[in-house]
Amino acid sequence: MATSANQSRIGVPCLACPLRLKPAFKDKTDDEVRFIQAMKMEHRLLPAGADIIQPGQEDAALYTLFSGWAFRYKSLPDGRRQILNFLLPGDLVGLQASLLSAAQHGIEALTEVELCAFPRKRVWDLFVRMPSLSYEIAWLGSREESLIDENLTSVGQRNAAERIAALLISLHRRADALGLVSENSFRFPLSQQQLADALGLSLVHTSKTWAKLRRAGLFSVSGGRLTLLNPRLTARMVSLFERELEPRPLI
Amino acid sequence: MATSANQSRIGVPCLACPLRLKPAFKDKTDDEVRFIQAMKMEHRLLPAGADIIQPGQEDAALYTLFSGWAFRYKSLPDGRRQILNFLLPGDLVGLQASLLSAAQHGIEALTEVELCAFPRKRVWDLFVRMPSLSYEIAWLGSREESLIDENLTSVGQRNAAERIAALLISLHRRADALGLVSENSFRFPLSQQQLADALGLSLVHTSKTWAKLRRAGLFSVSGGRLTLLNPRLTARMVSLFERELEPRPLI
DNA sequence: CGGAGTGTTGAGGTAGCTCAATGTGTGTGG
DNA sequence: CCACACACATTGAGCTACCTCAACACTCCG
Repeated sequence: MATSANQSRIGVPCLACPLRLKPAFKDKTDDEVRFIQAMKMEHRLLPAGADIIQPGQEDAALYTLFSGWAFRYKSLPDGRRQILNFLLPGDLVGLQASLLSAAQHGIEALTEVELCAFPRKRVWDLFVRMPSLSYEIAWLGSREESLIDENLTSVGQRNAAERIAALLISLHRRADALGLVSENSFRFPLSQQQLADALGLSLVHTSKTWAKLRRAGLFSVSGGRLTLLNPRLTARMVSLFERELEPRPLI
Repeated sequence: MATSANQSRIGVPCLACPLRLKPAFKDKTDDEVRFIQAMKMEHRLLPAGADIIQPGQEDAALYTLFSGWAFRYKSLPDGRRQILNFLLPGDLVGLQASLLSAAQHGIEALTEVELCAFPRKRVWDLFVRMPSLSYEIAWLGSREESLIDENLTSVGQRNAAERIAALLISLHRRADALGLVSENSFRFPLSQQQLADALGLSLVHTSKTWAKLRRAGLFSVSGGRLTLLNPRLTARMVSLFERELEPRPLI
């Protein structure tokens, strides 16, 4: 769970970053990309379950998630844990931790992950020298907050089935924007316990509700992949107003 | 509820801003304050219940809350509503809304409020010309996210009594940092319905749990003010690890 | 083969829900 | 001055969504 098996290696140069080509991301000028590349400290590879940022850590770096999934969480002293949000490729990892003096949360790799690491100290530098990038960092921070707002609303107002549906829809749309969905099917690496911690439900009730929705034909799971059998219906369950997924910055 | 009774008037010049003198806020250079003052569009006075930002609004300005309380919320189509967080003097209002293309939430005045309004279009300007301020805006965004993380953890993991205690402690500490607390007593303008919407509980259960904690001697209410009778005990109920409240930027 | 991690299911308890009645303070119009 | 409406708080009664405890199955791995 806590092993920090960081295996440094040379990553792809940012100018040739395959992530950057996806339509989910806004274009950057060559200047901006060169700045990002110069700022990049290392390319880290971590196994599933590794701690990316520890709660209370004071020297956390800033990362961009290059591949894999991760999640932010907060624990109470008695062991209860809330998963705050999930991180998918292209998301900033540890912005809050790198701006505030100490991390108020933990971040853990959900699958094997690749991270582009930027030294904490150079974030200030970026704000001074690259206003366009600093604006986009603030934008990405606001976008993350917006996702957490959605989760809080789910946990505070929706029942178990609605919460599951809302989470699936949200993950489906985010994965889709990254081109990770084919025929409504995408990799789904969450354990039931992690699901429960994200939904604010007990493990048992999560499992039962999950099974019920599966039997009701909402989705199917096989080989670590999840298929939404009727995305429209699922979306209607949580009465989403469909928000545009506009291209976002990639730092 | 929705009347926009904005009565423009000359506010205090930012250089002489009384809020800025409080120890809760970091010092700024004269240059920075002058920039903020030049950017300030107007000083708005709104009555309790007024909409500051409407859900979906696309041209929301950025504000600093000068006096009074407000809250951010998100509504579901069937009327359920989640209060995401409360805003106290010195907090940025509408950062998310002014960065993203449309507000994903609403913001409502809880009491009469005074707002320092900054035009949305000049936020970009600020990032270009004032790196120190843009860094601090990002910092304040992260701080707000951290508060929402705490609320999400509360709603997802704590029972009704713990949620109330956590909310009271959090508000008490924030009000205290602003010098708004005397003898553990501070203004408390929330209705039970608003309390319920913030806690993710029904109105009835909120009222019953509230009464139980009051009878148990945790706090008392009179004249719109709330007194924490045993802050230590209350804090222990939610097992907070006491975080420093370091001075924060005031834009 | 044994143990650990994960998922499923049943049984029974309770925290929190809905419905409904009542009280209380405040503003408004006659 | 009273009558009335309205918003807000309180309390009781009964229901259920979700909880905990517990047993069992499956897979992976040493």
